[in-house]
Amino acid sequence: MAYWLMKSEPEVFSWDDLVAKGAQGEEWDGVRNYQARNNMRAMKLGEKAFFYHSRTATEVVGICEIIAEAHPDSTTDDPRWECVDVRAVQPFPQPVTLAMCKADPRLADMVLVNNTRLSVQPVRDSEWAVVCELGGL
DNA sequence: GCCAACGTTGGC
DNA sequence: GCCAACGTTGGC
Repeated sequence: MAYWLMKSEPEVFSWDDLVAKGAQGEEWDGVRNYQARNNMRAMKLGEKAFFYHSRTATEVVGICEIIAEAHPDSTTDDPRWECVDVRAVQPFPQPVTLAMCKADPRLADMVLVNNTRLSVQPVRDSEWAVVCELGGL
């Protein structure tokens, strides 16, 4: 079971927007980056991902679940781009900010800290546990 | 809003 | 295949 982290600008699509979609979830479309796409292709049904607010909030706000594996992105005719569907599972009692991640030596190798521009990224098991702890879960 | 980092494109 | 130009992302 792999863990992931997915970024979204809250002005475009926020955690609250995903929560509002309920059990049907939402397509994680719009990714136009090969690395990010490859990560989505590797996602399996039922795997969990952190939902991260980029740019204005820069914090992990909740946990979502993969409810559909990679399929063509409905927002483009370009067959290169695929996306998965996700639904909100659980918000963090306390959001985990980027600053908190940078400050914790256990997260020094986290992709979020080292490759800021990758919007869909893998999270190691140990990192998943640390972020959950920091978030009060 | 600015700018650095990174990815992609296209001319050669 | 190289590399300059350009576009986009995301932290600040």
